[in-house]
Amino acid sequence: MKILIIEDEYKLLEAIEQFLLSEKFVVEKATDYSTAAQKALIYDYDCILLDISLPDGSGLKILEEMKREGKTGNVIIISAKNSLDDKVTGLDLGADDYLTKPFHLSELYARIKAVLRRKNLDGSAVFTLGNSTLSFNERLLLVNSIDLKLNRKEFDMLAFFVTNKNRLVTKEALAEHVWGDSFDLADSFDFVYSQVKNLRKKLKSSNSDIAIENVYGVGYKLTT
Amino acid sequence: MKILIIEDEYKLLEAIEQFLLSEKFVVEKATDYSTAAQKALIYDYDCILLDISLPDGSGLKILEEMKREGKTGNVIIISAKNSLDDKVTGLDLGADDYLTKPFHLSELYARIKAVLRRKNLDGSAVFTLGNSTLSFNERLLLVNSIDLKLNRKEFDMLAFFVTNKNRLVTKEALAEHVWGDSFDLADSFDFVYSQVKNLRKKLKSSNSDIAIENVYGVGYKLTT
DNA sequence: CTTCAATAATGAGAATTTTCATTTTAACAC
DNA sequence: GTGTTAAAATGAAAATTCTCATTATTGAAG
Repeated sequence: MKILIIEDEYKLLEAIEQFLLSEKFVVEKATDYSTAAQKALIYDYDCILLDISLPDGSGLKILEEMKREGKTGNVIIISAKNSLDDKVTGLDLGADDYLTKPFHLSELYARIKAVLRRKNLDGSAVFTLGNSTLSFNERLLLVNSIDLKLNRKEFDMLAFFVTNKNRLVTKEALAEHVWGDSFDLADSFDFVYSQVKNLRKKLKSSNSDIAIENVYGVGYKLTT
Repeated sequence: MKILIIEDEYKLLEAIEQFLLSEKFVVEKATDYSTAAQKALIYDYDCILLDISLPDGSGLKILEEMKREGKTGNVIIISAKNSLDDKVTGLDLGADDYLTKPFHLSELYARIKAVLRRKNLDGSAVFTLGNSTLSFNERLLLVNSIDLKLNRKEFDMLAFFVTNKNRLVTKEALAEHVWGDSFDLADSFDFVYSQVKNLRKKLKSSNSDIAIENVYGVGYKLTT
């Protein structure tokens, strides 16, 4: 699940990011109009948190552009209590939900879940592609009903690819997510290459329909 | 850093817990008076978040008892906006800070940091005990200035013991923290025993002043 | 179509981590 | 004290993970 946060208030941005990361979302941030517009319009997110009460009012502009491109339905507006009542305007422009500052992160979480549920991206602890099924709860990959016996890192990587299917997964994001604290940006990515190799070997030798493509210079992608 | 949250509102409790866990605190929770009073009075926490506006008003009672026992100075009061103004009462009873609902978690974070700073427990990325120094940033343990070359799991475990020094660390908490997602409560703890053994071997053979004691039936403890 | 440099894949060996069978220790009842 | 049971420690083997040297591939430039 990938979420874009558009928010200029640094501390709030950080708080939301921390929280969403702890909930295992993939998070991108934008603090200014041009970055935000670019990301929101070019890339696909499962959910976009948009602060429309940016100093220069550009939040609404982004929403307008998104509506023009038909890219709405997964936007949750964040608005300061003391701003004028853009609630109607916002929802009119295709926003999915509306949240007034300040709010509890649990509140935000519930709204995000609702958006994802509407997109049918929620909850399912199982992912299936052709002959292959990944069960997150059992930490199992079945290909033609046979347990591939992925080991820890292989499973963690595949799970990350699956939750980001059809999306570019950078090597950094992968390492960060699977190796966590002990991953050092100064390191080479040899350990990633090595694990990707092993995972692919298992996928291939079992004729799984899952395949992990390389994106030169950046990372990997799992296409459905 | 160990934090106790006393809060009866489930969603808020969850949100705070998630956030603090993501910040690598060790979290305990209490939702009712007796649990809360017991924990707050018996155990030591670096910081206690106390919702005094509990339905039966028992929050203030806990604070009173804590003052009587001299266990204050690390309590942050959380209070609903619409509750009567217990701010004065609360601070009078020895609370360290006061936060009005709703608040941003970043706000809470800042207050917690302030409490820890006052207790001089903050920030230090280094821990020293006798001849042994653990650097969290470098992921290094130096004994008499010699790098013990702990490997990943050994370091993660020791770091967890150190941030919980003089406190009981249950096997479950240890496994949860060091092995994370891939740890299954149904598993035996053989892997923990094995890693503890290796860590101890390195500590002992280097004559480190750090030692990890076993607490029969429960877990381990690092005593300073 | 070459050449070049950077990125990625690969195989093999090294190191780490986990598992397992066995031994030791701790708590408790007698 | 002895006996009993569960928990923990231990050593060695098995499995996983990481490192490293080598080879292959990619994209860009000439």
